[in-house]
Amino acid sequence: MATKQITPNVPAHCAECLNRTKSAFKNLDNPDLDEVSKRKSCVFFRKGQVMMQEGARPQGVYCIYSGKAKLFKRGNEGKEQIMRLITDGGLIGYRSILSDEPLGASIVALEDTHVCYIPKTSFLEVIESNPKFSLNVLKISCNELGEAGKIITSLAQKNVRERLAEVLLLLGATFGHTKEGYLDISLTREELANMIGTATESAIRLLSELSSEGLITLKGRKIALVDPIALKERAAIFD
Amino acid sequence: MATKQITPNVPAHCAECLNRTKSAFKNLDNPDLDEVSKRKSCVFFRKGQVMMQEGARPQGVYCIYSGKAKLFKRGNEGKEQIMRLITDGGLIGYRSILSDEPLGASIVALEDTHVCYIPKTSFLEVIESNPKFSLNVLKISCNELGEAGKIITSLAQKNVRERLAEVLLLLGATFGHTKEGYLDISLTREELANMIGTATESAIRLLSELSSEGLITLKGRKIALVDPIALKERAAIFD
DNA sequence: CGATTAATTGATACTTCTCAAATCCTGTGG
DNA sequence: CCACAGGATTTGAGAAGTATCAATTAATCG
Repeated sequence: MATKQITPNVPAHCAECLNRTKSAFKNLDNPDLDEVSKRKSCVFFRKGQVMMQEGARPQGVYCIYSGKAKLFKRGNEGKEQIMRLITDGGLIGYRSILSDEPLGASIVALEDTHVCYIPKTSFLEVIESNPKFSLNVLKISCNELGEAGKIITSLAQKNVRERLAEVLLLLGATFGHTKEGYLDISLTREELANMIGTATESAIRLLSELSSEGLITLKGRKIALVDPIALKERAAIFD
Repeated sequence: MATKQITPNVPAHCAECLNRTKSAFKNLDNPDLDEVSKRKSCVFFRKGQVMMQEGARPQGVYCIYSGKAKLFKRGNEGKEQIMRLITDGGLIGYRSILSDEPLGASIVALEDTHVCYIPKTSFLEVIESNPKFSLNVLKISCNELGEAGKIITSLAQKNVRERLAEVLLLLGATFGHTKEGYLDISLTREELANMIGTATESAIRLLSELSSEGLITLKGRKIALVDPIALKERAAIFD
């Protein structure tokens, strides 16, 4: 591998950002967008780097321009529980700033990731002055709360097999598929296990099972969902 | 039992409400409080009554004046997963209204409960016009999100014994204790099981275990936390 | 290439669930 | 007040589901 391209092609002004429509900054007007654009700065995280550390006090929020990250808490033995994965347009660190509490989770880049950093003061300023932005953030928070509720019910009531099928479908819906049909996200078996709350070995065994039944195809870390319908049944999703 | 006292002594104006300081309406000024007070109405729910139904579209929010309720989702076999318990000052239904989605959970009164009903229109009006209120609700949502994260990690990584001890401590912190030292909340064994994500029989067995070890005392549905320190160890809480 | 780290598989132990049966409790109607 | 129906609680036994530990193979990175 020669030198890596790390130049961020992040637009200088939020108005030109293609991700804006799916971010907290959608449907904002220009005075406020100017304010944010003026104060924001670009930050780059290489794969594996810690973007925010559980227990720390963030001095601002990140809005993901491109890349992928995992958000996780550490349990008692240091085992990480992945709460959710974040990608383009995702907002990070706002909960800690708004609650004025230390971060409840760490965020680590899963691949090279470009973000916009918006300092706490600007973020709060816009939140307090612009009801539209405030409502956007409120809706994001409410959405995450809804997702959290689903995860709780799944962890409490489904078995590991069902949760695995469920998370595979979720990955497909969130990250889509490559031309070759693989999920467009690369996770270690351990990370997969840490999403569904099981031991790495259990996740591996159940993946093999799904594979040998023809519901998925495995090629190293690449996973293809061959039979989503059957997977949905496996996940005990009825809707 | 003779006739029951169901008269609500809910104040007509929010400014006089003793719960206001711990509700979404704290630190609000009078024009907005007037607006809410003018439009709100009192509603009474008897123990066991459904206050909001999962899947429905609430026409307003409830702010609990007095009483207790459980908020739960139903899993696949109809088994209820209790996400959280709600008491004085708690706000209900706002997530659905803000996300413009059907309710993700049902809410049922655990005891006779008085609430204030605030119609959707008034709620949204104040949200959109008063940044302070909007921020209050945002903070509530962020708090719930933080709690949800803890629950997820607990469900994913702790065993049933630890989760039981944990929830008992949580009940103590949330509802306090009666003069006799019992938790000031009455739950069936099944409800307890539905909070920690286990079978009723398992919850019962582990309660007996804690009891015979002297960490708690059981008297019907009444539970006293005799040795909170030891319970905390059992819950694998280290802080 | 060598050294780590990740992935896999097997064997075993432990936790938790499920089903069944017995007992206890509670509210109701006579 | 009593008897009773229905639900809640409890306990036991056996079955499933998962975790843990160990050993091996594969993949990855400098």
